[in-house]
Amino acid sequence: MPELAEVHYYASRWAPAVGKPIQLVDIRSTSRVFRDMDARTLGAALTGSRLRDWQTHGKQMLFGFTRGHWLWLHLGMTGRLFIEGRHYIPTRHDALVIRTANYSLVFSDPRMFGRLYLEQHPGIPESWRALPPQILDDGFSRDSVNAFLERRARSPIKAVLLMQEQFPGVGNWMADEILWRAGIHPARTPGELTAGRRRRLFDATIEVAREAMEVIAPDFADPPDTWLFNHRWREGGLCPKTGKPLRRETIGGRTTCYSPARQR
DNA sequence: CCCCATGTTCGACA
DNA sequence: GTGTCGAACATGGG
Repeated sequence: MPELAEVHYYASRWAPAVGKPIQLVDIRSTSRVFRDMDARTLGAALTGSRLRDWQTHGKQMLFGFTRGHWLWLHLGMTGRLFIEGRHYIPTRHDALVIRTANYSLVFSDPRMFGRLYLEQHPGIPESWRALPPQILDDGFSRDSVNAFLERRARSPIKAVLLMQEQFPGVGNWMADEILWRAGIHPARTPGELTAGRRRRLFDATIEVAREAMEVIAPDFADPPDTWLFNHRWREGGLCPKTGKPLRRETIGGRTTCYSPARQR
């Protein structure tokens, strides 16, 4: 489910508990989301400490706690975070519930493709600092994108946009939205793109990321019908720009929706 | 019953 | 070594 803006939305669900002492941690240790860690360490690490701050990087989330603990979380395909009252009773797919006096912070993930782990480090973990520049940061430059496109010159551009090491936070719907706005057919390869088209791709990437953050991140609002987003899954969907039929096919291993009339 | 799913990783293969 | 592709992970929804 979650891409850049949705991830930010979910991370922000826990924000009301910042500064509140953690009283109890409930863990469903059989959940596969704990495959990278020993789930039993969570309770001892977090009980008695407080959530200090949180941030996201693409699809990754980092929650900082007092006493130097960092909870690193990835939502996978179906993970989500939400907040409930103190008496919330966990349901089947809730892997983790962190309790404060007034809140229950929940990480739930039915398909269990998500993952989390705990780090102890005085400052932000090195591996977090080593993540590539985010799309909306200054470090995300035309030069870095062009260099990456050069290296991936023969892969379908759809697959290239999904590569997190260069486009952190871009997922299936964002990649389709970017290519649709840039007028580029998803099966084209970077090697085929002129400098002008690569520039349009770069601009569309930043534009989609910025608008997604503005529209979706604050309260999970639906994007307007002028985006491809609301038309992409409907059978017989029409391109909001041309009014012509959209097409769906598997490109780069993923179901891809595009407008043949305007994407070449 | 069948097929599909907003993600990532791993192994096979060129 | 490099790069690409499909399967696998586990569950639910249409």
